[in-house]
Amino acid sequence: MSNALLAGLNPEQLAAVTLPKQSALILAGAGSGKTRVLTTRIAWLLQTGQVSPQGILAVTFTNKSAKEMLTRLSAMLPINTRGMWIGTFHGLCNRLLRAHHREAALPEAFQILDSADQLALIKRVLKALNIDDEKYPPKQLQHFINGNKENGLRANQVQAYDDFNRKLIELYAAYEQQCQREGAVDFAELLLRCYELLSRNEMLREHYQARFQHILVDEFQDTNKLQYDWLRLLAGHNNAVFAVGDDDQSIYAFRGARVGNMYDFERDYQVKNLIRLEQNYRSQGNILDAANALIGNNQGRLGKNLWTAEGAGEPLKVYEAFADLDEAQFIVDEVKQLQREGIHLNDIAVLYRSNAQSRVIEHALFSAGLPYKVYGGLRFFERQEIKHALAYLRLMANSDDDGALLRVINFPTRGIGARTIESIQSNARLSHCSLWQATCSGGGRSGAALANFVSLIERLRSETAEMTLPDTMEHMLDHSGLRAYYQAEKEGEDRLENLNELTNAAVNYLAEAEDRSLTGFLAHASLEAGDHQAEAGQAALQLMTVHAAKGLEFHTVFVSGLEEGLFPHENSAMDPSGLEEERRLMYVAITRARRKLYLTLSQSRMLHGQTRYNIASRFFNELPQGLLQWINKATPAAPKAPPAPAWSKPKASETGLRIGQSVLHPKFGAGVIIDCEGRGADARVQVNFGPEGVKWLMLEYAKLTPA
DNA sequence: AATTGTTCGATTTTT
DNA sequence: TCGAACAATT
Repeated sequence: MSNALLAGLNPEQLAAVTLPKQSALILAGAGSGKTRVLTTRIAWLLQTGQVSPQGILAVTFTNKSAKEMLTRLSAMLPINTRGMWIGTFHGLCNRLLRAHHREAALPEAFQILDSADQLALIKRVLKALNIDDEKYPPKQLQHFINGNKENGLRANQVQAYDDFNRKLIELYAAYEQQCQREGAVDFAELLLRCYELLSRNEMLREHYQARFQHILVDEFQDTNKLQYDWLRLLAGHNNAVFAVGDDDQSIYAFRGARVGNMYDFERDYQVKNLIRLEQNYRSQGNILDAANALIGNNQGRLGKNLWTAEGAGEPLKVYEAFADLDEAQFIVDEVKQLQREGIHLNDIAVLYRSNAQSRVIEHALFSAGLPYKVYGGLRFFERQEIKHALAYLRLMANSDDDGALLRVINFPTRGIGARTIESIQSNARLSHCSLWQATCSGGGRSGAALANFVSLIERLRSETAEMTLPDTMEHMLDHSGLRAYYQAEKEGEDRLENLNELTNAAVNYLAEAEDRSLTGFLAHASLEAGDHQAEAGQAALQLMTVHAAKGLEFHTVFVSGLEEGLFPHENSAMDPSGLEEERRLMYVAITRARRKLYLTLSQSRMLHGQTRYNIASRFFNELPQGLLQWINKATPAAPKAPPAPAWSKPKASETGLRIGQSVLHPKFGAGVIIDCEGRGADARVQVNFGPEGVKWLMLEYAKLTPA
């Protein structure tokens, strides 16, 4: 094979890249070179002249991977990537809807609501309808609406099975109406509106079907029903869908992702051969063996077995601490040692199941003076001051945007109080118009203040009409009073800094984007909320949830909090599919490590202000014991004896057992004592048996043995 | 209009 | 436990 593109591919990768035009399912294990296959496939199709750039549609879930694909592609081929449609589902739908906003019944400058904007709009709708938000929590309604949209269902298509449900449907409809009135589109709506546009408009559908000969999809296991149907629609009868994914890494079911789409795909697209990429270029053997063994406990997988040409490497190190503080201290000590061995801090990650676990670890790291970085905070475009600035721009672009108006009508304060705003809202409701229109015609006591606000916005709009985006930004910041506000603010330094950064963002946007309009920038701000906090700066230990770690890799990984109830999480461990997803999550965690993997747990842990005693995660039983090296066998008795007040419960210590003690029961297996009562013949203990539940046992009868 | 108090809730979150 | 979110103060 003389083709330079194909050099260095393994046989399976090569087969995938050079498949003839047909739909294919590529089962790509962790670290198997999936992105490389995807990009090389595109490059190969183009280079061999099988398709022109216009014929390519490549879909990803994140902007990050879309960008990476483009970067790699332009490194492989000297082509301009303009003609190709490479982007996220949402980005591509946005592009389509912008191009055909008329047919989609949307205003030209329709705004995109992010999750927070959506929630705020839902709250407004509830308030307007006088709905008790105790009975109908906005969050729940949001979940309901998004869930239905992701299943392709409009309010009038949802089955009502009880009164509560009927009300939710009614509210869904009211929300939709309000969105339409404001020219606002939420994330799920982008997809659904686009889907409906294509399915109803035969001309458009046929146009795009004829165009996109090759459709490539990344992270296919994360697609929801609507995305699956959207792809089907674009694929039509003639186009080839190249779906790449890993059913074992599906960890977003709670957001509507359906692993089952991978199995359906085989059937619906008559996939002839499923290609497995099982050679792993990331981790050493023991890590992969552990991952393979663990995931083998799941049912109904497509099935695959990761292997490596490298050696087995080190065993997995397991550390069982007495308390969460000790667990954190162990991590600190170990990280310091690793640092001495020359491992870069950036290349070490501490993973946990839930964010709450980070605090203890952060505290220990801070005390030890180890720099660390926690992923998952607010992102750039989600910050308060940025939202305010964007709201001015949104109002300039589309005055029907009630959400934007409410955000800035009295910020910075300009004497328009809550009463005035309420009266505007009720006027708008009565005359079925936007808040902006109601504000324009609003007289009364605050009439002058309102007129000032209206003319401020109108001035901003007309004065910036001919300006470039960055100039518009500066003009708005200076004349809206936003900049002055944060200059006067005591703690406004960072926020001012961010506002300046916003102008930079506009400059950068112009350099890259195709749609250079203000509306284009606003869409960009909603769709790409920015990096999670990219202060690259100095080397720092990486702290994040297992979810956030998907797609990343590190030399050394600590997976912490491996206890029943935490990981697998108690809310998921009940039903089998929930447990399988937890197991996949664990699989993702394990496969992040290249060389060293630590698994840590603690016998006791402070959670929601209470000390909890958990038993070891069942996942330990699913790993080959030969791969595990237990660094210690925790000797709990370290009497942290809390000074017992006179009224305290009888001490189980009379019986040789204490709270926190691990025990074995002939029927229920391993457990931890979490409470005790009575003494002598009446002595009872409460034991947490993890998956077997929590039970009260009479000491006299239960044959408990210390574990 | 900004400060202080009170309540409630608490997996995971690519867009 | 602790923080966000809302209400009730001054």
